[in-house]
Amino acid sequence: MAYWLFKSEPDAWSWDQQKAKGEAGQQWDGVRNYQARNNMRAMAVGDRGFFYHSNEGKAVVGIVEVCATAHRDTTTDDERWECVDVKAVEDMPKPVSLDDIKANPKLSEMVLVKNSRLSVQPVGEAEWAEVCRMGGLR
DNA sequence: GCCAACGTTGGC
DNA sequence: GCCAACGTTGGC
Repeated sequence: MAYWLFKSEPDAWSWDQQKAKGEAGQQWDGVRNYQARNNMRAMAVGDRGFFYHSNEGKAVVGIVEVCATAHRDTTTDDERWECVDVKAVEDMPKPVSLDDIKANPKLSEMVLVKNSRLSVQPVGEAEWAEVCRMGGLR
C-alpha cells in the first residue's frame, strides 16, 4: 500500500465536509496539475492519505482512504483531468502543523517541505509513520 | 495582502 | 523547441 497527502483549502473543501460524506466518500476534483493528476492515477483502492489544510490551519488534520481509482473529473469537460475518490478514516488526535513538520529533521525530505505547491503528493512510509506518531496515532 | 516560486501558455 | 509573459498557489 502506498501513502499520499491531499491538500485542500478549508474554505473550498474542509475536513469536516469530508467527514460528513462518510463511507460514500467524495471525488477529489478540481486538480488541474499534471503531477498531481499523475499521482492520483498511481493510486490503488485502500491506499491511505493525509488530509492537509493549506493556507488556514496549515496542518495535517486527518486520514483518508482511496475508495475509487482515477476516473474523469466531472467538474470539467476537459478529458485530461482525472481524480480519485477518498473517504475519511479518522481524525488526527493532535493535528500536525507545517511548523512541526519543518522542525522535524526526519521529515526534511517531505514533498510538503520541498515543493509546497503540489496539491497531491506521495508520502514515504517512514514519513507516514513519523507524522502519525506526532499526531498521536499509535 | 504581499510576493516568491512554480506551472502553463503562446508567440516566434 | 525556447522562453517571456502571465496566472495561481500558498506561506508569511
